[in-house]
Amino acid sequence: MSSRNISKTVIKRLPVYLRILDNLIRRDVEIVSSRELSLESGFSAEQIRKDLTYFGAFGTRGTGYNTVFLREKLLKIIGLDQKTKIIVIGAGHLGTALTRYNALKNPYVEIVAAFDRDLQVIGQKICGIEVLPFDQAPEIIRKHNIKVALITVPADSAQEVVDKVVENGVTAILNFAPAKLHAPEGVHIHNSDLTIELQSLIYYSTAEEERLSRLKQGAEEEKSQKMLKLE
Amino acid sequence: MSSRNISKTVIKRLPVYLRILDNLIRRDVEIVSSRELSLESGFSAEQIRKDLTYFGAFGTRGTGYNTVFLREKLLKIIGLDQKTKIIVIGAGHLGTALTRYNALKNPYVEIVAAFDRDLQVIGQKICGIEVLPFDQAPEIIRKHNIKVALITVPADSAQEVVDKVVENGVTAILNFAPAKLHAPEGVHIHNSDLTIELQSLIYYSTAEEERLSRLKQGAEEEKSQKMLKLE
DNA sequence: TAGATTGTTAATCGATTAACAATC
DNA sequence: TAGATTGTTAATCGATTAACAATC
Repeated sequence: MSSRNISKTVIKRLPVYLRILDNLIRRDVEIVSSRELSLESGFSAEQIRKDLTYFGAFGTRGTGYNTVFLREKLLKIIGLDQKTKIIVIGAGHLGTALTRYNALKNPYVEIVAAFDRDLQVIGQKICGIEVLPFDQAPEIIRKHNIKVALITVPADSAQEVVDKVVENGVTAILNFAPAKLHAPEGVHIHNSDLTIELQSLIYYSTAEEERLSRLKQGAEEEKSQKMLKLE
Repeated sequence: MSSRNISKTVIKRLPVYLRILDNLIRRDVEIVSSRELSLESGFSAEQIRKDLTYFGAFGTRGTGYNTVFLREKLLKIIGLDQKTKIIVIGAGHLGTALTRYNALKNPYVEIVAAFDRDLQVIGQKICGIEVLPFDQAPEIIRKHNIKVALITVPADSAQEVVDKVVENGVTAILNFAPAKLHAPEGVHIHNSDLTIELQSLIYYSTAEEERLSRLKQGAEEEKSQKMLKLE
């Protein structure tokens, strides 16, 4: 693709900077230092400066960053300087929630359509966005040159959906199905997996001592089972 | 907390292993090697073996891992060997979708209640789970000794909600609001931020050449603006 | 015993942090 | 000029990968 590949962890921080700048601009703040951005974001000031310099030198030494200027740069870097057309596949509860949220709150994207296979939901409108039969997805993707799809179908049909949308030109997918999906090189799949998030959170809600005693307890049960067998 | 702190990246992989084991067990597979787990998960076999040895030696050299045995160990490690009681704060579309999903599909958690402030939704039931007024959250949290909360309220009330639930004993929060939340040490906040996911995805959907030309173009515009000012 | 695969230590890689010169 | 803050290089830290002895 390009000379240097910028790491995924850097890219994930850019939208955070953008959101902070949006808030600062709303409060008419004109200049912000990396230290202030650090306080707002939780990332270190050094890291923020380093992240930004991957793309250019946007600040003024001794002063800081102009909020409006840096925001515009970030929009261009991320690719938000023109509205991105996206589609949502799966118009169940989650698909509907995501469609509504983006239609109402996200000024950087335009949801062209939602798709489903369920005749019950086909034909409905979500904030003015029509739910179409999934069969029509290829046509819409090609017509609008859509590159980004949100997938909220059940795990067992997710791969099939990926194959179909990729075949028709989609190159970036945000997957909410709890499944490992495969796609040809050059297609980016990001997973937003609620179950994994929730389970790793439960790990942290369990006190360390309790976890250790559970593991140990299990081991003792096995031991006594083995001894029972031997008897 | 404990002797060694196991990194967050390791913990996030454990639920993936668990899911694969669930699928293997459903297909009556009794033994799995780290290589096979690697193919299913996308993580390297070395990494999988290393992750597991943080908690113990669960495999058999020359053979592999017993699926049922490893699954039971993972359940205990993550803390899923008994149902975790959770609450959902915010019963809008996203909160409803998450409540439904977990009630129907997630056998490891029990949603005790959902909460909202909107009189329109209070009193409704989501898959048998009642939506209660947020004022009652402290009482329910204490009564059921709830440690885990999912927060799907708007960004501007999220911090207030965090303060209230933490005050009453919650130690782990999965936050869906697009906001940086603060909590005392020992309280874990995981963020599931759709906007950040979607924006970083849009970055990857934009071709590298296009991004560079946009940035460059911006720079030229500025230059010509400066020149206009000088004229 | 031979073949296979784990568990573990050492080597490598990448990301974060520290330090500081450049410069407003 | 003095004070401040960026941009960038070097040092550190942590995570991944490679290698291999242990052992089924």
